[in-house]
Amino acid sequence: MQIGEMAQATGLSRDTLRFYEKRGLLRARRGANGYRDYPPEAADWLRYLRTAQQLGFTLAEIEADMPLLAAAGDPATAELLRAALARKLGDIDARIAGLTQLRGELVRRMEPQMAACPLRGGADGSL
Amino acid sequence: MQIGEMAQATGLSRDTLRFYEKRGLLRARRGANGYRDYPPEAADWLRYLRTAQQLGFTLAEIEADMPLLAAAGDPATAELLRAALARKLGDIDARIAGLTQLRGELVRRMEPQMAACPLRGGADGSL
DNA sequence: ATCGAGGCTGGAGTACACTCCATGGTCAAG
DNA sequence: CTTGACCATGGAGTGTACTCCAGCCTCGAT
Repeated sequence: MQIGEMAQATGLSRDTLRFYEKRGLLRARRGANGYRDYPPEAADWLRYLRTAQQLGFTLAEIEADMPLLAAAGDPATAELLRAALARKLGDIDARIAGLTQLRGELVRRMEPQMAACPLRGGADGSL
Repeated sequence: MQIGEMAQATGLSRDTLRFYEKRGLLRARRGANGYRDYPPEAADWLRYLRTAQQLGFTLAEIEADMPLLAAAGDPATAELLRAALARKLGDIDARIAGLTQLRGELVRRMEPQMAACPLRGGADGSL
């Protein structure tokens, strides 16, 4: 699978794919002509990457977990992987909890007693 | 409350507060000497802002909801506010759903049958 | 043989969200 | 009335994550 197809398949730009490779987030075999050749699983990885990223994880955070994810199946690193995923789950749960709290805060502000809204500034309407 | 105290109270830097003001995310009265003077509610607003931001909302997104949040209590805009908050809740719920899905995906990968992990590349270990 | 679509590289540019700095004004304490 | 902590401004610099571009190569079709 070469870069244009992969871009098509994932909705990312060719430049983004090359950028991810430069960053070390993505690897590709090269053909004799120097063209990148992606294995089909790379699309799954890219989808995972984008999901995580859209949910607020930075490329650096995603990259940190990558070697472990890539080593899946190797019994020697199974425990490390387990621990890393546990950490990631902790992150995700914390994020969900934060969002839930933010949600609650907004719901409270939607209630009729808005006069008590702490965002309301002085009489001048200033924040 | 002047800028240093507010920085202290919120854990933000003076520069960040000035930056938010320049961006229109924060307003402050000015004393005769030109010094900023924040009402105590500004700290609540800033905490809200940081929470939303840490959870993945951009300053632009936060800014978009601000006039409505600031107008709370005004019956004329109550419906608009309600609608805006409903949209924001939708965003938050979508984000929570996304995180929940990501969580599920990671949990699946933690299970013993890691050989099926789609992140695992070819025999060369490439992604 | 040549044409266009698509590939390659390196490097510059952009948007966002700060962060730092130079220069200068304000104020309370000694 | 000077000193030091704090405030002001404008502008430059940083890190992240792209995005665009120039210049060149490769491939399949005509």
